[in-house]
Amino acid sequence: MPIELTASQALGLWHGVTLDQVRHDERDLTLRQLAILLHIYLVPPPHTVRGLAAELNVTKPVITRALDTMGEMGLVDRMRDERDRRNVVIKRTVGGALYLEKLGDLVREHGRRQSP
Amino acid sequence: MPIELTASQALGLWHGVTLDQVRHDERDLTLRQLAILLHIYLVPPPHTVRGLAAELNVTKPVITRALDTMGEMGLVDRMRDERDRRNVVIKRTVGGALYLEKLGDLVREHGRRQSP
DNA sequence: GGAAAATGGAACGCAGGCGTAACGATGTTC
DNA sequence: GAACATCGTTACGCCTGCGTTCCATTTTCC
Repeated sequence: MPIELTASQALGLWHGVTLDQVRHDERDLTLRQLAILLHIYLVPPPHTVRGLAAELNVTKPVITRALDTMGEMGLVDRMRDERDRRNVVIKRTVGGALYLEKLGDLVREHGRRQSP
Repeated sequence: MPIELTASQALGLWHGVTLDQVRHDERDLTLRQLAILLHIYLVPPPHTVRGLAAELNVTKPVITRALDTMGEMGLVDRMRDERDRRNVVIKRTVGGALYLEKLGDLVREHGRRQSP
């Protein structure tokens, strides 16, 4: 069932979540980094650097650097593909799942606060 | 009436909108810049640099620079407060309203695409 | 009127993301 | 097996946002 939002609800939702994110903001992900993270966790694997770059319409180094940064944060992991060793498969981590779980909760919480 | 979202819907919504934003990405606002913009347009005026800084839990120069950047983009305007000339009042613009209108549409569109 | 406080902005050096262009490693083709 | 293609990464110079600190202007308070 689709979610019907008024214009005011849509922006109010975005406002609330963004505000919370900025206020507490431990990790401070770029919009691109967040998009990559969400893509990795919500779209069925496998994910490769080239695939993500094409999917998000960005250059390859953008993906590499985002994986570097988020890898250090423990949000994501990388492994060489043993079947074609040119490829790198991007792996999910417990930390990443937790991060997105919190984000999801934040969205739901602010959704509940909206009035029509 | 509150909006009830499942965890999957919440993240799916965020994913879709973020992805669209990254893919087309004309202006490429920082998360902080977006939070400031939304705050200016959704919370009743007047807005001052100091007030916004306190509200978002960031330092003053962050607000000043964000207003510089978004001012050049035509999303926001600044005027000296004539009653207390130390203050600067932040003004909305047609460009900013249009930008947020599009963002709202994007959110609503992706909301409609979610399944429970 | 003069000291103190408040406001927004500028200056500084720093950190990190950006796109382009290369590179090494691996796989494919003939 | 030699040439070519593909993949992820690195190197480079650039740009922009960051926090701290300081400053000029304006207001408030005795």
